[in-house]
Amino acid sequence: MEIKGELEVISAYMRAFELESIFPGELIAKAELVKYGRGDTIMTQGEVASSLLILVEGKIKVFNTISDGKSLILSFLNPLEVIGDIEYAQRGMELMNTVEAVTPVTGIRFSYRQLDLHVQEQAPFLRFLLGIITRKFKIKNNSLSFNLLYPVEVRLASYLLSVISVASEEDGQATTRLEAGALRDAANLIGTSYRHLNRVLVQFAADGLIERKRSSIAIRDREALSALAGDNIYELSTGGI
Amino acid sequence: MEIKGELEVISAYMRAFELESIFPGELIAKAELVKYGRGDTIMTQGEVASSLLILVEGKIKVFNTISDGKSLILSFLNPLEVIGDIEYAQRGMELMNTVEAVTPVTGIRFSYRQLDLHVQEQAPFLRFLLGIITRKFKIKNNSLSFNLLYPVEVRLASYLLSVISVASEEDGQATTRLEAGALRDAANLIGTSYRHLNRVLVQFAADGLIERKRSSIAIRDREALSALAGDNIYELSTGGI
DNA sequence: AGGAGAAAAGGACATATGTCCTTTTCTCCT
DNA sequence: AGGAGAAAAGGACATATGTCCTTTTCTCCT
Repeated sequence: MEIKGELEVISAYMRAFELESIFPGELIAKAELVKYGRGDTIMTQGEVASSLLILVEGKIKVFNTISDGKSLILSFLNPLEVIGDIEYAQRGMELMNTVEAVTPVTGIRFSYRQLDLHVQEQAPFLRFLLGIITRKFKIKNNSLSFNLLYPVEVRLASYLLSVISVASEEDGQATTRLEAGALRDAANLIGTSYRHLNRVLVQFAADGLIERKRSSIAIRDREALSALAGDNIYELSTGGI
Repeated sequence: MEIKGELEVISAYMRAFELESIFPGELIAKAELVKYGRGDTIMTQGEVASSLLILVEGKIKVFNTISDGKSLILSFLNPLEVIGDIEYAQRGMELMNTVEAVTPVTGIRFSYRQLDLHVQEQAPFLRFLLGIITRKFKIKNNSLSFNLLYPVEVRLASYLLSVISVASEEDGQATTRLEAGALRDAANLIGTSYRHLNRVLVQFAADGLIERKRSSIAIRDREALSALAGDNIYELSTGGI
C-alpha cells in the first residue's frame, strides 16, 4: 500500500504546488511518498492521526459515519488537498472523518513529530494550515445548506456526476460498474435510504437521464443531470495545479 | 451601539480568559470594547469583515441566509468565542454568516490592520486561531449530521431549549415572548416551513411539553423536551469561564 | 365601538422519504 | 444443470414535510 518515495519525486511535487517556502528542506527530507489504490482507506474516523497527508494525485472521498452505521458523504476532493490538518491543530483529537481513495492516489506524508520539530512555530506553515482549514470550513458550510435544502433527487444527480466522471476518465465511457453494496453505500453517503435511492434511480432511468444495466450505471444525458444537480456540491475543485 | 471601553476592562477580560500571552500589550491598547443589545446585528453575511471580535459576555446566534431568503441557524454561542477569525485567515472573503446578539453582549474588537501589525506573524496567535477555527469546524460537522439525520421535531425541541433558556435567565421564568414574525424566523432558522413548525408546536402543546399563550411560549416539561432534543446542538458550551 | 388590513393559525392535499416485506435476480457450490 | 443463500429490486403503506388557501385573531385607526 505504501511505497517509500524518492526525495526527487517529493521535491518535484512540492515545487509544482509551490509548497517549498512552507515545508523546509529538512522536513521534506523526512517526508514519505505514499500510494493508495482505488477504494483503499486512507484515514479512518475515530483513530488518532499521527501524520499530515498532502494529496498530490488522484481523487479522494471524505465521509462521516454516524453511530447507527449511517454514513454521510462530505466531499470528493482533488489535489492540492491536505488531510489531518485539523487533527494536527487539535492534537489528540480523533479523526473526524474517513478518507478513501476513489482513484489511485499519491500523497506525501509528514509525521506530526517532524512537523513539531520543524514548523510548529513557523508562521508561514501555520498560515498555510489556516488557509487550508478555512477553505474546508467554507465547503462544509455550503454542503450543510445543500443537504438541508435540496431533495435526494438533486443530491443523487450530483453524486452520480462525481462518481461517474471518475470512471470516464479511465475508460473513456461515462459508465460506472457497481460493486457489491455500492448502491447501499451511495444511499448512506448522500443521506437517504437505499429504498429511496433506488426509487429515484428508476425515475432517472425512466426520464432518460441514465441507463441502468445489470451491474452498472451509465450517464445518458449529462446535461439534464447537471441541470438537475445545479452546483455539484460533492466535487469541489480546490485550487492546486 | 458601541462604547469606547476602558483599557482596564479589556485587560481584565483578557486576563480572565487567559489571552494575555496571545494578544500583546500594544495590541490590547488598540482594542475596542463594544456592546450590543438583544437582537442587534453584530456581523452581516456578505460584508467584508475588517475586525476580529471576541465575545466575552452574552450569547450570540450565528445563521446563514440562502439565496431565496431562507435562513439556517448554525449555532448559539457563548464566551469565549471569536468572530471574524475565518475571514481574517482568508482576507477579503465575505462574511459567511450573520451574527446577532441574543442577550446583551460585550465584545472586544481588534481591527485586522492592528492584527497585521502586531501578530500576523506570531505563532501563538496563529495557533490560537487554529484552535478556535478547528473547534468551530467540529461543531459544524456535528450540526451537519444533526440537521440531516433528525426530524424537525427534534430540532425544534433543541431550538426551544436554547431560546427559552435565555429568557429564563432574565425573568426567572421559562417563557419567551414572541415578537412579530418570531415563529416564522424560527422556522427558517431550523430549516423548515412555518406551517410545519406550527404543526409541531401544536403537537408539543398537546403533549404537555410546552404551553402556548397568546404571544409567548412557556416550557412546561423541560425534561421531556430535553429527552426529545437529545444533544442540544444549537447550543454548545464552548469552554471559557 | 367597529371595521380594515395585517399577522397567525390551521385545513386540505400533494409529495418526499422511510420502514418493512416480498419478489426477483445473482452467485456459487456440488 | 439445479438449487441454496445472498444481494438487489420493488410493492405497500406510513409518516414527515411542503404548498396553497381559508379562517381566525390581532392591531390600530377613525
